[in-house]
Amino acid sequence: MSPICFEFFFQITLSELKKSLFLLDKHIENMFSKACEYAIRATIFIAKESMKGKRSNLTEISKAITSPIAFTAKILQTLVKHKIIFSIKGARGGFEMLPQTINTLSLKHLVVVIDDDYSTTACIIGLNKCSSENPCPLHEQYESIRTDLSKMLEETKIIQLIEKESFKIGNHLF
Amino acid sequence: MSPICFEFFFQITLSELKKSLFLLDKHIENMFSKACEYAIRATIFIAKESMKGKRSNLTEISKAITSPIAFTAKILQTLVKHKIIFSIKGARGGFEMLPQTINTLSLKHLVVVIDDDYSTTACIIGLNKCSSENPCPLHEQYESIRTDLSKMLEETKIIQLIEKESFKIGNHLF
DNA sequence: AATAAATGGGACAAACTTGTCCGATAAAAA
DNA sequence: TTTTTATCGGACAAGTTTGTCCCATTTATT
Repeated sequence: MSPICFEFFFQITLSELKKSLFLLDKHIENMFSKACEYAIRATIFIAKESMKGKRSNLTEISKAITSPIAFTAKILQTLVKHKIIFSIKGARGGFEMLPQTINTLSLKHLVVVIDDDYSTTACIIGLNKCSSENPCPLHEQYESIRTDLSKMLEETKIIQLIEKESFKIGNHLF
Repeated sequence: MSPICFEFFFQITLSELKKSLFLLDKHIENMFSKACEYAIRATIFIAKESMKGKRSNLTEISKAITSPIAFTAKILQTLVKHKIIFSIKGARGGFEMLPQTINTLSLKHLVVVIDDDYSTTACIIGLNKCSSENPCPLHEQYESIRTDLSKMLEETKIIQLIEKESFKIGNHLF
């Protein structure tokens, strides 16, 4: 990001300015990485359009899901590589998803593809010797939450996510 | 990290080497940042020692909880600033925790202090217009998990974590 | 055939998190 | 009083994630 300059007096980056004005989101609970968030949002969008027989292009997708376009392009490339979606190059090209994939793809699979791995058994405080035989002090409290989360990610398929009423961002539906 | 050199033939960083040898942990579900993990582990350790009337110093702490010593020092400084622990400088110095704090401090409080903020209401796929009135496609599936997690973090006090049997790392107890 | 509209892919840059280093400061012990 | 053992705090370095840019490639349209 280019520095904002005020005539030799001082020079700060945009993010430093935002931070000092309390305009930056601080750290919040991140269940997923940004890349995963965008991947899930994009997949839902593409799946919906595909069900309507429409092909989606990068510009449409990134506008609909409010994500940075070039970064989204990278993520879509990964999804193509893993055959979660497929792409058509050239004019009138774009991305589509097969009904078969929409019906069977789990959230967990999607996340694993983007983040390389996704353990739902890791210790909440990062102890690698932690297990049910040698539980960390937080093990018991976290166990059922972890199980629920893992189950949810494995059992939720894309089809379930697109059957709902459309989510509204401003005027348009997503 | 200093590059590993093999006599002019090639030069890579340690992490690149590890990555190519599949020795690096890939992305796993991170409920907390590393800083938070260390903070929680350190707090549990200091609390336990304090209950035994013992003062803990930085070296002991970082060995016990297997964390990088200088980074841990920074984290402890933050905890001191927020009066979660207190420090004594100089020889025989170290860190201690008041019984009052041990009995009342919640995990949530600890996490908020380290990470500045910790929302347990954020949308799982990062949509800021997401709410129960305008739920995102994943809202329903995630709601109960989020609630359980939030409740757990708020209700769990340090005292509960140190009442359990000690967690074993290798030979010694933590 | 030329042009326009797309995706593909590599290099690079910015921002954030994680981690190190070193000197200042404080207090106990010698 | 000097030395030793600690924390404190600032600067900086490394690593990861997030994001941008640019050009090559592919395909439809004119």
